[in-house]
Amino acid sequence: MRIGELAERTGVSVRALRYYEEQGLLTGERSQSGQRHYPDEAVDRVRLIQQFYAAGISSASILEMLPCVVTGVASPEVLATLHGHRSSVVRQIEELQETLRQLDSVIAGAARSHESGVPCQPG
Amino acid sequence: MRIGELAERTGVSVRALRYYEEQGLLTGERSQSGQRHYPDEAVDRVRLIQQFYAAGISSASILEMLPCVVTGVASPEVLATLHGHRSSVVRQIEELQETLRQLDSVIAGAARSHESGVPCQPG
DNA sequence: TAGAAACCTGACATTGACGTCAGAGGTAGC
DNA sequence: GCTACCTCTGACGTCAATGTCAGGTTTCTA
Repeated sequence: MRIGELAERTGVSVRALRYYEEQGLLTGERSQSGQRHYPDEAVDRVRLIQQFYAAGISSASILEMLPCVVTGVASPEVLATLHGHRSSVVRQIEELQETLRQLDSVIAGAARSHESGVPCQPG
Repeated sequence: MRIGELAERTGVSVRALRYYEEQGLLTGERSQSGQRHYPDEAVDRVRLIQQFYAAGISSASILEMLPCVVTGVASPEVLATLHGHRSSVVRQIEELQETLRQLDSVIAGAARSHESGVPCQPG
């Protein structure tokens, strides 16, 4: 498929896909005229990249990890990187769970204030 | 306490604290000479701000929510904002958990490749 | 009462993942 | 072959949370 279709199927912009290529994260075949052509697996690749980005992992780190994701083998350095990101993800989950508790407590309090008819943000 | 101590106690830079004030998130008393002085509770406030930032919530949204966090009461609009961020946090947690599974599977694969003596990233 | 250390304002710099635009060429339906 | 749409490269713009620097004032310590 061409870049527009890949963009549509992944929900990622064309610009972003070109950026991924620029970062070495997504390599596509080129037609004689220079247009990019991707296999179906590119969809999963793009989703994986997005997932890593969402975890706060940089392009450089993703680039380091990608071959291992594909081949299943990793050097000690890459393994250390993987473990580092794992810890980071675990920490982020814990922090977000704490944030969730905070939000829930605020929401509960606000709900109570509504039950008791207390107004808010006057003016 | 003055801004330097608050920075030290929260692990946040002085520059960041001034930025929070600029955004209306952190209001401190001023001494006659213009220096900021904060009460002890400012530490919690800063930690809360950081927690919200870590959840991808913008300064503007935090500013909208803060009075409700403090007073416990919220307008319908703010309540909607709170629910919106709650959903977002839940989604982020789910995504991170999926990312964690991915990382674990890659790590497991890499570990297996090491057991079997397969090299990686030659050169 | 020095001098160091902390603080002030203001302003420009940075970073990363894109958005957006210009100008040119490719592709597909009729 | 026309036309509409897609794609290309290259380059500058954006946004948000800071970093950093300059030039000046305040506070602490010896």
